[in-house]
Amino acid sequence: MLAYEEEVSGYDIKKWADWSLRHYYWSPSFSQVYSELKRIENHGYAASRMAGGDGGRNRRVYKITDAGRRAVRIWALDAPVDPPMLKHGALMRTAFGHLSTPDTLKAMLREHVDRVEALQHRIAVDAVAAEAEPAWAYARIAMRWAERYYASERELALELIAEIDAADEVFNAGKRGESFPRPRPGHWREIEEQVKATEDDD
Amino acid sequence: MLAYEEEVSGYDIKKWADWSLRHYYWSPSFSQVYSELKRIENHGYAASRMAGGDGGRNRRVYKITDAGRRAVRIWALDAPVDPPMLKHGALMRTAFGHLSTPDTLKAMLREHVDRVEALQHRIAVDAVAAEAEPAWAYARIAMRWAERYYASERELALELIAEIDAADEVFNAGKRGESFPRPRPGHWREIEEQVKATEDDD
DNA sequence: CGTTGCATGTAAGGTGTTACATGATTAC
DNA sequence: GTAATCATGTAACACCTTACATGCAACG
Repeated sequence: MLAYEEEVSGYDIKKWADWSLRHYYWSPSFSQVYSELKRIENHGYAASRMAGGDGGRNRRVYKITDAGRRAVRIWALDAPVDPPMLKHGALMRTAFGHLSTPDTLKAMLREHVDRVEALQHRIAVDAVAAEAEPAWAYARIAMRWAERYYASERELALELIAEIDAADEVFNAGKRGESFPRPRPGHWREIEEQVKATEDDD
Repeated sequence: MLAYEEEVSGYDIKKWADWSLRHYYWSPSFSQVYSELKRIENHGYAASRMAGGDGGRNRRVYKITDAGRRAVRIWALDAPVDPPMLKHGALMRTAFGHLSTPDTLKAMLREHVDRVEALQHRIAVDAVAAEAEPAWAYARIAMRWAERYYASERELALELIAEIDAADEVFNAGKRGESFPRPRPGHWREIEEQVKATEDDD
């Protein structure tokens, strides 16, 4: 973020993250922002000064250094990209749906859909602000990605809701029958064998 | 997982998580599995015993207790669901695309697409094993969700790749013009005002 | 008889949060 | 004047990973 060359404060960075980064990565807490900025400065990647000493607020603003520019270049060009990581609480709850009831599950997923819709609406509005600035061209396509991502998330959740009742019937049919197969130790090997039999590539 | 009523070891749980949970939530490291199981036992939610003492391997298997069943019921029915959290490294890299080059970006995203395709293929194969067991009816719909999620992730990434060049042109056009608007302190307020002007609900 | 998989754990450290503490400025 | 926002930080702790350490069993 400092690589935008602007002098920014910790507060600015947190707001920037809330505005766009949180929709596809994460938004740090204030306390982390402030401690990371200190760490960055100790590494020599940024230099800070107090801005607006008289009249203005007590803001500590950071500016990127040459070493910081070199480091961020290496990050952008050479650093390995971690695979995306998704922690989807609503879906995990669904995966353990047999501990709950179909109605509770569907209500939970409908709430999830509402939240996603709110986020989708929010980023659609925020993305408008990014349209005007050529400097934010890349931030803009990321935000448009997030908008489409929310749309897809919403559709997938709606499909899931429609599948709950059928899953519950299958589950209960299994319980009624006297044999109720459960995960057994060693069944992983069986699955692995099935997988290897199906796979020729990889 | 213990609520499936089967006696399971830490190793079993890790393999179970690798098989399905990791596609929509996360898979813990072995070391965390073992320490969490101890914690769960100390809380009285599970009881362990050594299995296969003579002849077999030294396995510590855990079984859920009544207190554990009560706790997991409360979790399944009443515990608030955290909003899904997505950490998408490839997309963050794209959002800071002006620090890289269009070609580097596109190659990075193509690699991302390859990885997603591999995961999609993998869960499609694994989900087959869940078809047979009525007890896994809910796990199955979660895995099918994940399959569709990967399909959507792939399409979204492909669209992103197609948008890179246009974004780069906009970015460079901004640099050529003498005015290159950057994020300014205080511009968040302006955005908030725009947002409030557009919003009537929320 | 050596590689892979099964199986369990400890120690150290990184990442990130919540709670707490403080105080100035702006808007209504 | 009081509520919201701007603004910065410390302390404690939760969560999770990597590196390390160990040993047995099964497969070819």
